[in-house]
Amino acid sequence: MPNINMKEQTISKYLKPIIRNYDQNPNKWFSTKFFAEKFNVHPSTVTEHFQSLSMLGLVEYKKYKGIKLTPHGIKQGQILMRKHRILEYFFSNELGLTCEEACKEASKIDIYISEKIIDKICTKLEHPRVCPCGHNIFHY
Amino acid sequence: MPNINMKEQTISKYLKPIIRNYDQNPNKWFSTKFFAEKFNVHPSTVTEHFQSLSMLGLVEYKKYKGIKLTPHGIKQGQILMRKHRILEYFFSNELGLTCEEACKEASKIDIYISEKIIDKICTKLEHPRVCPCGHNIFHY
DNA sequence: TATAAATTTTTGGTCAGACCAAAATTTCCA
DNA sequence: TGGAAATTTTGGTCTGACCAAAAATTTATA
Repeated sequence: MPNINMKEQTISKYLKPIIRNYDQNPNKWFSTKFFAEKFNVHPSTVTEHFQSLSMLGLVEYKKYKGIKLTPHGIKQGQILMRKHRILEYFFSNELGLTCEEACKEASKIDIYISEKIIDKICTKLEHPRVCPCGHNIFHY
Repeated sequence: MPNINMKEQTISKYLKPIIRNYDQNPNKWFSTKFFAEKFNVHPSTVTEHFQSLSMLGLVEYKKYKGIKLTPHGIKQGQILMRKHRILEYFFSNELGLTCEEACKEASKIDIYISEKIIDKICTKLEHPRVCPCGHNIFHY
């Protein structure tokens, strides 16, 4: 049964892959199967999460079709992805990690770090425009 | 019943207050009551956690007396506290946060960030010896 | 275009791990 | 040394992620 109390970790797991290439494909619907395979869980689990994400106003959910970010979901996804990419930039350009390492390390903390810290780092690094792997970094 | 599978978050909750002033008081025993009041949970919950921490080899647990860190617990605590203080230093000295803010922000990510990143930041900051609140930063 | 295959949803569960409450035990100290 | 305070034991609850089978829907194909 769908639960309004999803963990931040679980929410982010869904938001990230959707927002990652959002620029390229803003109108794509994501299927149950897609996430079930990606996360190696049963489809019924994904359906539940879809319903929860929808109740949180983060996605539009159409039965048998899948999910798509709402404006609120886009916003939350962008905030998250910005954190991730600023961290990636910092880890690779300032601390000397490889792209891949930087991404892995960023993933460990991006959902926990505050926007305030990210903004300060961003300013200190003079507002980089792309992360080391070449993806855009959003600036509001 | 005690559970060997404690969450990292729960472990850290106990390790932190003990290691925080470890230098001043290395032989102190910490009581059930102390943590029950600190975390606002029932004493029976704390007893359970004491047993779990003990099974993990992080503390010595004496019934009706309390807990005390083992060498392994000290090591883990120091690793955690080093992460915390390096982050505090970075947030206050490089990003301009107040001591208090720096501590709060560090607490959000210190248990998730890797030692590798902390070591890199530490090198970049030229191995600071004390955090902004004046506590020692361990170097191994 | 009917029907078989693939996908998704519904329903009714399990399980981990933090937590609680009452009763039993132990310790402390007046 | 006996009662109060602290702790432990025992037997629970609850949340949130997850599963499995059956029902419903969509898609593909003959």
